[in-house]
Amino acid sequence: MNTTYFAEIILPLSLDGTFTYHLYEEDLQQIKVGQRVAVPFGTQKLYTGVVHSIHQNKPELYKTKAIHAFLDNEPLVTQTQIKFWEWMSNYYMCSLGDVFRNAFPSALKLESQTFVRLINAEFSAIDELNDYEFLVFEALKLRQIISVEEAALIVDEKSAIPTLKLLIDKGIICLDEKLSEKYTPKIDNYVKIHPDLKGNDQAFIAILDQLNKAPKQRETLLQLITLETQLQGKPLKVADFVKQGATNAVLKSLAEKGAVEIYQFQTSRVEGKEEETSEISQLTLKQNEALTQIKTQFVDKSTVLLHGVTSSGKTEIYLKLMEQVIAKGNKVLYLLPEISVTTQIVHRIKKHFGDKVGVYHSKFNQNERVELWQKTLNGDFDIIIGPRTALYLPFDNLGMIIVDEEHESSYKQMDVKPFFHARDMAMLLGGLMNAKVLLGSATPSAESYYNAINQKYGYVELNERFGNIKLPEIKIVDLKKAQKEKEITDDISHILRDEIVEQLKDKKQVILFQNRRGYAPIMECNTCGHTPECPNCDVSLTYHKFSNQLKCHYCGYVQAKPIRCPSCGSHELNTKGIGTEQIEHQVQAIFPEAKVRRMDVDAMRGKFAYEKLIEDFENHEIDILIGTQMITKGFDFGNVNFVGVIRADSLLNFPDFRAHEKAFQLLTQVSGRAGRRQEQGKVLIQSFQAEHQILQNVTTYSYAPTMKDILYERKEFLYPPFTRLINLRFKHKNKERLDKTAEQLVTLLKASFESRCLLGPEAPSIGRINNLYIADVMIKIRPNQSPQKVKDLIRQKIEQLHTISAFRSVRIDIDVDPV
DNA sequence: AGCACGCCGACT
DNA sequence: GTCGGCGTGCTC
Repeated sequence: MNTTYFAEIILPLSLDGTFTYHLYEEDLQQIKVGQRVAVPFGTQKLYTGVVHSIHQNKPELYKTKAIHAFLDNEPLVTQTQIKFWEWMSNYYMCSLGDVFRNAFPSALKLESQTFVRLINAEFSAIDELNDYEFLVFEALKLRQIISVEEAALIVDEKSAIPTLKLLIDKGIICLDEKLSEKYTPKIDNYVKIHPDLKGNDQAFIAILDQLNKAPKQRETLLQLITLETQLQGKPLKVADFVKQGATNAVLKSLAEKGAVEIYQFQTSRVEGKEEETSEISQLTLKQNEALTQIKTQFVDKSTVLLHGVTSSGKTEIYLKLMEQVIAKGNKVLYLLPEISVTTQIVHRIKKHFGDKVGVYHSKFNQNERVELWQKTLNGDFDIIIGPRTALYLPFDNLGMIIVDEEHESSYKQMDVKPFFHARDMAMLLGGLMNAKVLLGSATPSAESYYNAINQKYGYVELNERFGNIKLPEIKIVDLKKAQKEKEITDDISHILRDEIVEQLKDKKQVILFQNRRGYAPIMECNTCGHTPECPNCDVSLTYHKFSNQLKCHYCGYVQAKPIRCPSCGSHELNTKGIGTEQIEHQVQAIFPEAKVRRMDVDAMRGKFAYEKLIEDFENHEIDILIGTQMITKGFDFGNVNFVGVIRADSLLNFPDFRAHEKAFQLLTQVSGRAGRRQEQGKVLIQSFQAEHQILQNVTTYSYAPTMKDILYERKEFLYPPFTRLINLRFKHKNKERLDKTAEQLVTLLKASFESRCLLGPEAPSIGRINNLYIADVMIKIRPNQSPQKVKDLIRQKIEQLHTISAFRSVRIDIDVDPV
């Protein structure tokens, strides 16, 4: 075989670089960069890869294999994406394969262990199938489900993937997936006076006469008329009417007589409230000014930071900008923090731009992801809305990327490689595609703010709330004082309690914020002080009252709550600290009549839990909502005038250089949930450190002074934005080997860094997770050093470390720009 | 990341 | 006597 052409293929492996396969002459006809291919790898495996490049440099060190099959006629990945992936793998110090695996929908990656399922057993046009397809089809009729691997035994290895692909295209089989969850929209019964009677006095009197012998029905009908007048056209739920004295039986009779109409109404989260129109509402003077400034700044800056107080109407500005970008024939990517993607904002945008809007979110199943990928590739969408992973879609012609709530730490991917920050990658992608990037936040991150005031980004402020509503009045409740004066029940001070009473009296809904889920963080034995810990991780177990269990929030370990102390046998086990679950119980005890609900990861399991909660809240089926951080993201309701923070202390005492920044942002964002539509809202923050500077700054909305302090400290202690950080996280099940390895790498790196720029190795606050010990080494890159050179150096030193086999088994995760 | 190969302990 | 633990090395 004398082939002269070769292809570099990207494979979903955690190995550096691409892999070379040789091409046959006939391959050259169809191969295209960005196309999917099936290639053999190792002794057994078949992988789906993507063509990276084509060349004629024959590798000398190893023998190349041939490509088994081309899976597409046209590329599924654009050249820009490949460039983007390469950038990411270089910047975040992971393999190209890591990026590929994370970026590419797994449904498009047919692999040996993938299963396919027969979906059209009735398929009868047998003669349209080739021999291989027929064989697999027959096998599936017997078995229903087979793996790609098994298919390879039925046909031959090389033909398995192409055959399955053809069958998928014909709609005969599909990739096996658990039945996709179905969301059943909430349907409520509503009642109204029958339309025929409206404005028809004669008919109405006739009905009333008819009801003379049925006083109950007559009474109910008259009551309904009164209620309808009061409600001014708002629909009335049967359930609500029954609460006010009507009965279902009576209503049923009335409906049969044609006096009232009972109708179903899908309480939709899609169709918003009456004030929403399909036109983008006229911008206020301030908004218009901001819009003009943004456009001016974009002339010579590629990134602009829009700093607008909560509820200042940033969304309207986004909408206008989107409209203008689209008018020029470009596309818009709108990034949001994870949870917000499902909320009202999406519906608002859809209202204006209809089906030209694509929504991506992480709870989508694989088929939905593939569909979105393909539609994006076709250019079907003008706007894509999604969380950080939406950056991976195959865009073309992107004109603008909006990163809303830019300060949100959920933009940083922490669980799988690459550990990228969506805000930073948005700017990179923007650069590759010549798109402008708009960062929006009410509380910009220190990094972005610093770049803005130093003219690296444009900076536009919007410091007036929409409709000129005043910012909520924020007050601190001193818990020390409250405890001394016994003005507190459990964790709810009487000031807070009284405020909630007032709000409920006014039929307002209340949001309470507690930064911790679970019932109580830890259990402690009163006799010996023992605290139950996770057997796999170095953390105390969290008590969950609902399930009466102790849980580890890190590895998921669960055990029943012990009756006696496992250490001394005492029965006096007590709980220490507070979580959302406990607050829920306390609040319910104080307000037995109120409808109390909880919003945290435990309560938000399931695909539509969040939507359901929003619906219930909107329909006033919740009086008091207790939530973690989640409630700060895109939770925008008119009927909330008051927000309470149960305990700010845990936020202030985080052992992290970002603690103050995060605390300020979170408290400001939480406060922003109050009084968004009409009147000025109120906020009460309970804390044992009432005098704390950050709390004081929150009450006065002193963003700039807070940032000044924070930036001063960052500069003093060499933290971003004055340095760039790289964290090396070592993991191993043997602590000694772990420590030795980490020490050794530090020794190798020492010569290249000042001592205050090379920290560790140090055990993080949780020193063991899932039976792996952890050690961190932090590197600070000063502005006079080239980050690229530092990264090369780290890579080289790790390679050097790995020449000694004892060090090789210690896993090293590199986190660039950790948060 | 997978996977094969190879070398040591506890089981039919 | 084997099964299977995971340490080590290789994959275009």
